[in-house]
Amino acid sequence: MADDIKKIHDRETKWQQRWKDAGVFTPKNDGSKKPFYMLAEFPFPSGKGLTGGHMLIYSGGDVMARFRRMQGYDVLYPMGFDSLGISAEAFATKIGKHPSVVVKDLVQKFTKSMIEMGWSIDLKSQVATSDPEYIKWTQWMFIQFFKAGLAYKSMLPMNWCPHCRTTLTNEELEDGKCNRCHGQVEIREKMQWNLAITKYAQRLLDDLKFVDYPERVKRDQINWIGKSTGADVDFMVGEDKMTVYTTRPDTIFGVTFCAIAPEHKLLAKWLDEGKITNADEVRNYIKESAAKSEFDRTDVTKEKTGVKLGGIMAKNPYTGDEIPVFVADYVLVNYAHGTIMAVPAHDERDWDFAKKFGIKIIPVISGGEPDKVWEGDGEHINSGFMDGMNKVDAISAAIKYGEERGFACPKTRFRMSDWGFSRQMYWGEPIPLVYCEKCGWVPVPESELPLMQPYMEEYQPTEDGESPLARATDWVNTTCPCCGGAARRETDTMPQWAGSSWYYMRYLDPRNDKEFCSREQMEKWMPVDHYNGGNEHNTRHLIYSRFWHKALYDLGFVNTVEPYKKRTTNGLLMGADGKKMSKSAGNGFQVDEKVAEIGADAARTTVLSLGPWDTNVNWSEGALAGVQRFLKRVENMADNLTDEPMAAEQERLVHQLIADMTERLENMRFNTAISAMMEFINAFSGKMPRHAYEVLVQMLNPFAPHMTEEIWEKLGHKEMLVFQPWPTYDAAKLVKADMTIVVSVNGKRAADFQIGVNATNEELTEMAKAVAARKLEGAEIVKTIIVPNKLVNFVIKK
RNA sequence: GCGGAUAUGGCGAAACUGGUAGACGCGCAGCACUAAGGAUGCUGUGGAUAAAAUCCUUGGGGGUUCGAAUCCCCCUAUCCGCACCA
Repeated sequence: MADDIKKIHDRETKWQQRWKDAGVFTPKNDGSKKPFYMLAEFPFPSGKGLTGGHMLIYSGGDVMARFRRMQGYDVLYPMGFDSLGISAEAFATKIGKHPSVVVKDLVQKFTKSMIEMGWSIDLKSQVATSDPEYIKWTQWMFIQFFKAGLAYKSMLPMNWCPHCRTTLTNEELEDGKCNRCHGQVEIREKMQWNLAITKYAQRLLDDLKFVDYPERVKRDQINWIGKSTGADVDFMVGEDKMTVYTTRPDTIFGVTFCAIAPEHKLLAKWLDEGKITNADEVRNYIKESAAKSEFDRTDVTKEKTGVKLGGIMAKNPYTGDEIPVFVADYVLVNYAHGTIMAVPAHDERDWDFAKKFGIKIIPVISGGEPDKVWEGDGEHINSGFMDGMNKVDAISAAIKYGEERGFACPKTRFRMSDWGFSRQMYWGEPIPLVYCEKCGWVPVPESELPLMQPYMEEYQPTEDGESPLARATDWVNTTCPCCGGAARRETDTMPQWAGSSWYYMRYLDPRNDKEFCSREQMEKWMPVDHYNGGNEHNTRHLIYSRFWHKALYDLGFVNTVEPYKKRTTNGLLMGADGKKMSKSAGNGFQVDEKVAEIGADAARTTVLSLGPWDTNVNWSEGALAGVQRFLKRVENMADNLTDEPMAAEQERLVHQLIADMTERLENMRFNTAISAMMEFINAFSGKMPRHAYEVLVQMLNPFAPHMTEEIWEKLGHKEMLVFQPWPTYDAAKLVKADMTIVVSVNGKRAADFQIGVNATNEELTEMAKAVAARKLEGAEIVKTIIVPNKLVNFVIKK
């Protein structure tokens, strides 16, 4: 065995060297072949090295890249590193080295593993988001967005983890706690940069029709964007106008109270003006909700709380009714107006609240059960001009009525909010802006890009949550590019999502120092033909990068509306125990270890054989054993070939294999593709015809490229297998001479028989009757159903 | 709570538009070759029966159909999203 693995390693190194020498993975880019851009989400370097999960996704991507290459495309399969951000910084802190040094080491280490896996990556296109030349263009793009009015600063709550001393986005929270240390998170308010992604919300929705994404991905995006339509309605509270947003203006006659968020400005105003008679109680409630964590506030399983505002009544503009107003923390201050009109009869949350506080409930839609909330549609009642209408008609009637009288207007809203773009972290792109008392926020001149972080030995965040860059006073204090006066640099850095929003274009022109990517390269390669990644990126990364691309498009910097033509998603590679791979569980592995143990070909093939591409699969030593046996058998067959002409059935098997493999790879069904090859060799006993064998070797090449190259060379071929054209099949040759026809009686299988493929229906029926005679005895055949090439079914009556 | 997905042998899984359920692989059993094998090859392997014949079998229950793993309805379990968005 030790000899075997040494032989495998030598062979793999040999071919990796040959591929490198011949530069076969760098696209020709000369127009002689049609380009195909195969993209896999790039890794972020961390101390763990390439893991089992990487092995799965990049092997899958590589099979596709190699498949397309053999199909005659000029393939680009690039790889880079998402090397800014928390994972690199955390690892650097852990081992006590500077992130810039750590990233260099990790890139080398990762690249070595990638080569050892035999992935057909174009190393010439490699980029890392932390490269100064890369940061330059990320910052340049930010400046373009800033100039276009897409970047602005506002007060934003930030989640602050006191233990990790870092800010966290809501997405980085798990159950309301820090996803790294699982400690309690505090909320702090800070002026932070935003990108106006909501301006693109409608287009991000609409343009989904142009892209080939799985339904699930589209659904996730649609939900994330969260479009709703309805109306703003003005309720008067004394002299003050309190606007509420509702998707159900048709239920306005059923409004029996309003509620306002504890942080709402109007509430503070009423308190200041002394209008609230139970001010102490209300103040107390506001204080209590402020003390609650975001997670507790939004925990739907908890009972709703609130306090009625004494002395405050709101007037329903449709009915003139005076209704009570509550402060309640289930109303979110940052959505719509931070106020709601409540219709307990037809909204479950309002129902619960009304029941708890003994508020009146007025049904305005018929169809519900007594003493139960009714959220369905029905004829409107108790609703004045809307009586008798259904939901859809009543909604437009209500809006029209309110609009004519000036207290309502139609409104579309999105749940998605603008992209919080500030991080208080050292290892990110500094936001390239300078603040000048006279000129305001001014971009750093483009000639000064990249604006790098100053080298800091102590780059960890501080306890106050300020960006570490704020401590580099020499760096912070600068002059205004506009007026030359004293100015201060922005000390926040960009989120990790920034660099990953446009990396697919830098791969196309990685060393260009005039542009982030030449127009010529974009025209050739964009949009990305096939982008594979994880489901965890269905919303954030995929939406951010779609937005980024569209913004660049509007500014005239890119040539396509969408960055990715087709998206596929993969499942996760789990440990043999079915649990997520982790150090603590001891069920994971690193790529370099696995390659040392079993070699790249076996690793690649095994990991893709475990199950369907888009579901989670478990690593299995058993599957590995099966694959190793299979590969060994294929290799040994090379010594046992015949040049005798193939029998008709053998020829059919060859065509069938090509047909199956082509179809399965096209759909990334790697597990059944591997089965097809196993079945194929099982179908040959004794010597295998040379042609059949060569086809098999070609089909296996994307999975086990080293072994198959070796065999190919041994078979006497001078050209490398990488560029051999993918074999084609003749549909006419797929037809068997004989077919198996199943005979069933009343749908139950009774017998089967072989017959020539050209048999007529009459012949089939006769034969079927003969074969199933025993079952048909004494019965009347009511009906005969013939499914071509498959079965004959007799419906009988006894 | 809402939304989605999944449920098939001892295990991982196949089964295209309803048409031989369990391909392929693991495991297991037997045989062969061996001094020996955790190597290799061959054979068998959903369950019930000693076997043929037969019957049962795709989480559970109903239905549609000549025929259902597949379509429809109702449950149950697991996993994954979203989480009071008015």
